Amino acid sequence: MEFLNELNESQRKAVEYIDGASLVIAGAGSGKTRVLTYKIAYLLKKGIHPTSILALTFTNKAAREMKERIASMVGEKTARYLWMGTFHSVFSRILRAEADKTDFSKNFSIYDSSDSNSLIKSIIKDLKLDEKQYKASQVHARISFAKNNLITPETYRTNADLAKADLYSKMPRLVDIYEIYSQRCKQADAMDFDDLLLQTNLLFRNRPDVLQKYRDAFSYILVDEYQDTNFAQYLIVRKLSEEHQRICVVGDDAQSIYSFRGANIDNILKFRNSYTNTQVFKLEQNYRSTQNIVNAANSLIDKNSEQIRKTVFSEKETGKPIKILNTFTDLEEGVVVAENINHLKFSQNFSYKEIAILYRTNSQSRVLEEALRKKGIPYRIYGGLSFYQRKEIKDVIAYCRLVVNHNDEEALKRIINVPARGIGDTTVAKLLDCARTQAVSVWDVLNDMLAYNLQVNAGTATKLANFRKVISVFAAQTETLNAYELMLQIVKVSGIINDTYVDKSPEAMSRQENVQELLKAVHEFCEQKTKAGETALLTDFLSEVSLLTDQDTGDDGESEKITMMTVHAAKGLEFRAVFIVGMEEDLFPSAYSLDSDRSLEEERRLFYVAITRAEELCFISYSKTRFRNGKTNMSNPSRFIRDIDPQYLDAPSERPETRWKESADWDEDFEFERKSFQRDSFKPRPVENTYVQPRKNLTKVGDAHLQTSKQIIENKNLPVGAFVKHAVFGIGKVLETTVTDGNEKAEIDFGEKGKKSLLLKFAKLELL
DNA sequence: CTTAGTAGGCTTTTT
DNA sequence: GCCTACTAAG
Repeated sequence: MEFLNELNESQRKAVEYIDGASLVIAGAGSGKTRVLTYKIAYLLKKGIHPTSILALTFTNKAAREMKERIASMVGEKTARYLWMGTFHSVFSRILRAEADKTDFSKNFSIYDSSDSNSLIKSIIKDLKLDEKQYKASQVHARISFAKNNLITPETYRTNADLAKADLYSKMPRLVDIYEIYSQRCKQADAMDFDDLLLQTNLLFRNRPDVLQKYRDAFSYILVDEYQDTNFAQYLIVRKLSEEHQRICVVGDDAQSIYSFRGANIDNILKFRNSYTNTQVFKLEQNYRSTQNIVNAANSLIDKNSEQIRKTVFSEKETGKPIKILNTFTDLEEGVVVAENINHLKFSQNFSYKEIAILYRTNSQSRVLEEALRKKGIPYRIYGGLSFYQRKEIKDVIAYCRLVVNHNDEEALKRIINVPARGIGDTTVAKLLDCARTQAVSVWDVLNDMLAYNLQVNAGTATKLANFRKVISVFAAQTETLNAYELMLQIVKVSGIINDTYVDKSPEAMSRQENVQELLKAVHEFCEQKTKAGETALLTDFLSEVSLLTDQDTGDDGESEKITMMTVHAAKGLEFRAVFIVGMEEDLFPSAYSLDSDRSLEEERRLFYVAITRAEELCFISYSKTRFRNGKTNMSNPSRFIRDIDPQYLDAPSERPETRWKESADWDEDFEFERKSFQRDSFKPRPVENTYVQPRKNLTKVGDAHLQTSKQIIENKNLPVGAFVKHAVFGIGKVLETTVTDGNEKAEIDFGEKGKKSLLLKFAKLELL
């Protein structure tokens, strides 16, 4: 196995140890993924069948990339059969396969957090509790915490500590909400994210035969990012592996940054207690960063008390010290960062795609965007509102969910009046009430409004019946049409698109495009599945789509744009140059983390993650003032900057003009400065080199559309046979043009991407 | 029932 | 500053 020669001593030892439990502590940039992939390849070469290897990751992206790398080593035919994916996707698959042994059907819906929150909100209303006292998101966090720790409503009720905590946080009836929430989820045949782990645990607990089946099936188990596992995940892994002990977990306690999601750093710190005879392997050589960056990061993390001690070192060049940038305002911070980026680009031989700006909170991206745009620096923002969370996408998905699972109440509530069909809040409330009092689903009521004695007038009853009919017609086709064909039907017939056709606003155009994009994704999904000989029904698509995040839709990474994202999102990535912005008290570390040492240490680890993303250059910036939540606040440099050994820093003495002013005229000066920045921002932007990911505020996207629309074809007659270029589909040939309702439509052959029928006023075609 | 407009609330990170 | 939830008018 000559590929083992590509590993260093400790990596190779970690790969070759396959006889028992092992813990691989992998420092930042030490080739963690490499060990994991080589180990799987090693197992395969040793003759272990791919179907008996279970490899769990935290993102779909990580799973996909690892699978690709393994495929290149052992061949696609073998790699295809590996059980590799996120905890959530692997166990949702198992839960569907074993549905007859659970309280759910095999087509259960998956509630995302907004579905959960909306359900919780309605329960709080039903219980006539004060919505300010019981905030849905907080209640959800409590329920999520309980589920992650495998506390069911019944056990919750018997737990005095929890009762005390709830009383203390003024939510004594939390357990009642939790109980009803669980019932309603069951009634709707829906699981939330946490259920996927909880229900798996319940299944394994209640059905030893099922547990045994999977114990036997998975003869080797590997877990990536083990420091981010929560109790539910820990227990699943443990149950599956405790018999044969062939388990390998990989992680870095110094990069544990997801405790807010229930991750428990003790899982990795105490792994050795759970598996006696654990072999520990430490990967300490960092291949990513210069010595300066590694040393600076080490000196920072050294300030944490809870950690597995290790000596991460680099044998790369010494490199440059971390440069500290300080400015007076957050706007200026953006400008300075932009200037430095251009310096790197034009005098230091950096390309934009090698540069990243990292921040603590998504809201910081706004000012930075503005500064970059002014300088004409192309960028791509990751995070924020993901594709699958956009309203129009969620609407289409909700239709699909309801078609597949009629009991999916959140989906039903979402679209029963989308587009407006005269079924208002009052009617919906009546429906819900009726369903609730008779302990049936809303769909049951719709099916027999008379039997359930639904009190609505004849007109409303007809509207409801029509709605039911529409969904039923779709449902009748779930087995005959594939996901794409059915979703196309749904989009066309339901009328979701119609109102956006009429509406010519930029927002509507953007929505239209997003739906097209979704259809395209489904189309690709179907082609892939069909090629692999698997079914491509709507249920198949839905079971995957609910677990996708925008990280997975994220494109090439090849385009010449700088990357902007939160530090959390940057974990696992690397860039030649990294700018960490907003290093100020109350922002980074976040004000929320200050009440406990544990959470403060997590913030420090987060900063550690940020620094260790950098290969060559790292910049840290902070500002004296920052505009936040509609107000300007003064801020002090983050304590974490002082945690870094100054010998690795290049910190200039403060520029006089940015020094904190305490005189009475400070406010005026400040206002002046802000306005002067804002005035500039209204200049036209170089749209062609900036890509703005559609986000919460769609007006910016709209602007971009308006400006690009000059060079594209609008409602003009397009010659048949002409060649055109589309932003997504590429170059195509016009086959036919038609006019419907005054809108010109063209049938265009995009070769490999297939034939598409596009509305010219939306398609942004460029005539070639 | 729908829409538009406004007041009030809230703002960490996300599989 | 943004989003939501409520209110008033069509």
